[in-house]
Amino acid sequence: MTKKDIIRLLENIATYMELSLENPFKVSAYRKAAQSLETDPRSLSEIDKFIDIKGIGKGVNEVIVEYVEKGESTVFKELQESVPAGLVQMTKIPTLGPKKIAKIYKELGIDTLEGLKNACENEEISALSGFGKKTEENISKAIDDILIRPERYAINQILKFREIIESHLSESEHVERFDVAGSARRMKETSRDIDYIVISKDPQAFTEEITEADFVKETVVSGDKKLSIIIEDDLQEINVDFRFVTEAEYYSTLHHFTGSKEHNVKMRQIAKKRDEKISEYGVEKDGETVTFDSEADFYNHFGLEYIPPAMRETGEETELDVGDIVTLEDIKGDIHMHTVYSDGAFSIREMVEACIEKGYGYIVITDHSKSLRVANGLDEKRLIAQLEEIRAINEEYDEIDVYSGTEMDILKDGTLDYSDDILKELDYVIAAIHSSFQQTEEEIMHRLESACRNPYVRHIAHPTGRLIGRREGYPIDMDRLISLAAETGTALEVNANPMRLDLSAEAIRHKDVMLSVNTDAHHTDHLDFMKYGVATLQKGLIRKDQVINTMTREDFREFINKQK
DNA sequence: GCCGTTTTCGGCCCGACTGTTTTCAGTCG
Repeated sequence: MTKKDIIRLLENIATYMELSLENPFKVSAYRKAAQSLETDPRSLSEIDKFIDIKGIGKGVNEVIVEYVEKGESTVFKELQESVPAGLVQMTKIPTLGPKKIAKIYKELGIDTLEGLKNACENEEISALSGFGKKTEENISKAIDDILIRPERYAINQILKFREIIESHLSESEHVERFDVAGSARRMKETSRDIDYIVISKDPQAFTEEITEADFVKETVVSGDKKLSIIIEDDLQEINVDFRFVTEAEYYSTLHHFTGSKEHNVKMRQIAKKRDEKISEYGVEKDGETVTFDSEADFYNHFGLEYIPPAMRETGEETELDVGDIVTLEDIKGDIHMHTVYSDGAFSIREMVEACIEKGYGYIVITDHSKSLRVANGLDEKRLIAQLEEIRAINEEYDEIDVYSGTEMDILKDGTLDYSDDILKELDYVIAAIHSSFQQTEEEIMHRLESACRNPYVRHIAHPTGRLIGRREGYPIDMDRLISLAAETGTALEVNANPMRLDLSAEAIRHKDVMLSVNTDAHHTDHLDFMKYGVATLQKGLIRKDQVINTMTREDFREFINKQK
């Protein structure tokens, strides 16, 4: 059992209680308790008394203790007996909350999505008091949608949707200014929808214009202050919301709709203690509404430093020294990238020049090793030839240090793809798993341990092998890997490619481990991925001094020349 | 169910919008 299991139990209890029409504050007490556990830096084995955690009192503590000891929960079991699981499915239908679901269940005995769909077609829903034709249509349509549509989209897909919308917004004469908000702005791994804050002199004209665009499938809500549409790209579709605001409100609204919910709740509690009230229109004090010229001003108003969007997740970020947390400006080099030698699209020189553009002081060229044939991995002879070319190119540039490295395969049996005799010639060695993902956790951990213990391996690339929304990655004992990394002086990578973000923010949060954040670029355009990697570090509340590539050019040189 | 520099009861973040009503409940972000 892990902490995650307990968190899931508490969240399930909250959902089931909500559907039993329990006191909403009791429901939210369970959600808060789950959140407190999540935010607590300790692992399950390190927590001896749950009741000492803020947000966990007598009641929730009993539930947790029983669950930890017996592996089951009486409270949850009883809820499951009284609340059909199908009702939980119904909570996914927008506009259907616990009250309406309970009513449908109580009065019509409907407890499945299919049953609900039938009832809509038979006009049984609109016959209920408080429900009308419109509600019935909406429910019916929403059921069709949830059956075909994923609940959340991976950040990679979100970026594609954003390009469509943002190129329209940039060109529209009715848009003075806009910013993306919501989880997309916070660069979450996945998002349910996309939000924009827009200043427009004529929201109605903007609405007419965009709803005519061919990528718009449907208009959901259309008012003076808000527009909600569904857009489509290939076969995928997603909700996009626009909030129309005045210049003065802009940053308050941007902050409000950037969230997260938990962050906003925390900010409002801070405001309340000062007899102030935060809304999307500003901060109300003594009946007057204060507005701001930037989000930094907003935070400063409350005596806080600017908190970057990516960090605004649990609320905990309002309580720590944000200045210690890594930012994009702190990143001085990219130490994992590919060239035409293996499966990259550009030459060493082209990668070097693109990195100079980025202002980096150093980079490491890390092409694939010989066993990764699909990626045209380098055998020893080509590797040495590349090393010589890198040395020569490095001589030509004063503004950047170019190091020779490799992204070497950790083979199935735990041996490494190059011998130590070869590795010692290189400046920087990365090891990674690219094969046999179906092995057991023990076999995978044996491979990772063997790489960590090699004296030349500096870091482990994309340690779990996951692809967001596409594959889980191989089985791994994260606590063990982190302690191995610490013991052997090996860094773990946060791969900045938005399909990977591996390690995840969740995996690194509150962990005292050395990390390395890299784009793994196979194209010069991929060098821009760094911001997603940094966002992941920020969500993990990672300090600058935990990240190898925040080192200055000189420190990195010294680091390279030093034995591991 | 949780919490307390307003401390053992009473409040728990706040406001907008929709669809249903005829003044508002429910839902959402």
